[in-house]
Amino acid sequence: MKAGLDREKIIEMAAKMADEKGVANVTLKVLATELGVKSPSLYKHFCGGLDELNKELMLYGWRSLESEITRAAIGKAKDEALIAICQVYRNFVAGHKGLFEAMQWYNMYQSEEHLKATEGTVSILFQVLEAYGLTEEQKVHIVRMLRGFLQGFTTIESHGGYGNPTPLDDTFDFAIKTILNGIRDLQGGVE
Amino acid sequence: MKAGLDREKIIEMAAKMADEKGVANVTLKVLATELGVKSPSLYKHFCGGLDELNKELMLYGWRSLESEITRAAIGKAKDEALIAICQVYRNFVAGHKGLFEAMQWYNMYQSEEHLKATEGTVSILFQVLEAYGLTEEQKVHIVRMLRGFLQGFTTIESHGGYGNPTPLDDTFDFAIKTILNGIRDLQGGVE
DNA sequence: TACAATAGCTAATGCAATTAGCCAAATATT
DNA sequence: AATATTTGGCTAATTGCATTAGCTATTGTA
Repeated sequence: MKAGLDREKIIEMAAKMADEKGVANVTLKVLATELGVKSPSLYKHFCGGLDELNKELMLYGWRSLESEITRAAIGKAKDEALIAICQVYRNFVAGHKGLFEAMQWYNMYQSEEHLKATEGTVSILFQVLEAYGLTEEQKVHIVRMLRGFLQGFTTIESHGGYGNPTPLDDTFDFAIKTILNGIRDLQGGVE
Repeated sequence: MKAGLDREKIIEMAAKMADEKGVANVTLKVLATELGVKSPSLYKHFCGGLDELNKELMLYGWRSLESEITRAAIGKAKDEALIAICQVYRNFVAGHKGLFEAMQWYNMYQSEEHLKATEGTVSILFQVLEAYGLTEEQKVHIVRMLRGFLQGFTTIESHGGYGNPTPLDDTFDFAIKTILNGIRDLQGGVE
């Protein structure tokens, strides 16, 4: 009885390992070794085993992202806030490839946990959108489009899926600007 | 010597199973059973084992999508072509959740295979964009934005990650329209 | 018909997850 | 402080799948 582990420490180590070697390579064995313990011992903290660990890793990731996004949005509004949020999202993924992989596993755990995980992040987006005077439905569209783009772009980027030499920063700026224009069009009452 | 298997048949069965039970549940054991064979026999077709099968599954998926997209774009140009492509992409993912999961594993197999996989689909997009009279760089931005959005949106959608009751069709239309507007702005020479 | 390659099989190995059951340290109770 | 209890870790044993080794029958060909 020495190691003094708790769920938090284990998850943090798992996240670190995921970022270093990919979430698929986070085995209980290696994780335990890294923590100076034998793998069966981890079941004392995660009775659900690897599955539960992965689920917690996912939730931990979304919590972290939410917290970074919240901080970034403080004192900003409208376009400035949205741009800041997008950049934080992108940087987060760049800095946490493995953890972000785990975050996407929120498909494995249907419905409940699932929606709860992204809830926080989504609600921040909604709050920021308040300032634009859009209808509820319009806000939903924007949030969904942003989420879709951010998730897809960062996933492809972090896996080196964009081959062209054109700077990705420029594309990211362009895409955000395009979406912001979409918001403006909605405000203008077009259609 | 009875089953008369070949790589194609195996991959097709694997794709079918992936769509039914998730790609993570496509084990060599079950796949073999389904094909009326014992699992070691599969190594006669895929000496690289499960890894190679998954890689081929990914390539197979991208080939299939490319072929559907190509068909959909025939006889169409500009907005009409782009809209058709987006819809096919979305429907493809909806109808092939498991296969699409496998397609995303193109991160596992860095660089070479990687870019080759999506190459076809990407080049179709570029071709369609020819008609708009954009610069190379502008086309790159559009293609990247489209890919990002499509991948993210369909992934989230197919995992039930969009909770709100607002129809997803509307969001999809909105997003595409927004991107098409982005193209128009580029044409207008705005910045 | 004899020969070579092929595609399948069974048996054996390896590795990681998981379970069962033991034990000592920490903590709580009196 | 002394005892009881919980807790967190350990070892040993089990399971399940991937993978490897080596055998065999079929196919197809010289």
